[in-house]
Amino acid sequence: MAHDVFKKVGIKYTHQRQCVYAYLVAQNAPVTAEDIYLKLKDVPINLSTVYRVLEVFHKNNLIVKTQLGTEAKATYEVKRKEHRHHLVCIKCNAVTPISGCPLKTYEEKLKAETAYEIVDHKLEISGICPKCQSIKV
Amino acid sequence: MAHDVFKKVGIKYTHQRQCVYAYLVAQNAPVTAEDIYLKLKDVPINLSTVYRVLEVFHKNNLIVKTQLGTEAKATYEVKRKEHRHHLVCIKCNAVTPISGCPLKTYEEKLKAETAYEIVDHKLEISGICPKCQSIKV
DNA sequence: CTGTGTGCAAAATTTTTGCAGTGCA
DNA sequence: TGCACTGCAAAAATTTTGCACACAG
Repeated sequence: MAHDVFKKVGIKYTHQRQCVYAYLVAQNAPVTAEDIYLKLKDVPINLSTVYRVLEVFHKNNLIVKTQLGTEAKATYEVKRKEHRHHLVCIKCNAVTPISGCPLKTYEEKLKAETAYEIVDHKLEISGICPKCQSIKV
Repeated sequence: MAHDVFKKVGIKYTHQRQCVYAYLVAQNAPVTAEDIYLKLKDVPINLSTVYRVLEVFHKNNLIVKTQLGTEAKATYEVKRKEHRHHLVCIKCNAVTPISGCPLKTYEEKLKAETAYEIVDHKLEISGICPKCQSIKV
């Protein structure tokens, strides 16, 4: 699986890359480089390597890189057939993926209005998750 | 103007805050702390102060803080009556504000689906601006 | 065997903080 | 005058880079 994916874009198949890729595929919310580094402590991998692997994946369009909320850290997520957006809780930072995307038709309209060629978009919605709503302050 | 705004949220009116605020109001695209610091070189203000002023503005809901693209730096923009989104050129990083927002009704739907209380959202669309489309590579 | 990938340590970049002094209300 | 604000310098946090060695193809 990872082997085929790497071969297709022309990058070497190494233990570290395979582990990072497998980890990303297993997640259903974006993760930071540090998350990956910490969760993969069984695997011998350096934090610099995590960053370099992510950079390679990003350049080869295997993953999406974003900044959630106003967090300093960048987050990463594998590209899936249907792209995803996220709902982030402003209290506990929980991340809930949203299926579907409301912007397909909007992009057409924008293209006509601005003469930009639309390539991609990033949507992030913030709110308060059910758990945090029930916590009294 | 700035005086009234500051008074309303209960923060002191200082020369530095007034200058940062005026600068933000004059922009029609998000700017970084460093931009502000550099553009305000006539004004005696320290970069730490810029960050602290922006933090105060942010906490008092006078500005919006975001990360454009995958840039390391955070960007800031004054809140206006109608909130704005942006179109960013992936080639030259030009930023074009978009008027109107396609997500008002979508948020209602999401609220029903996820039980989140929706607070805000961030939308950023990337594309290729007309200028860059005409440049042959 | 060749060149790409990795570890380690050090640097670069952005943002935050401690402390002493300044200035608004 | 009191307390919030600012400047300066140093620290913290995240990400990048140089170099020598290791490993995939």
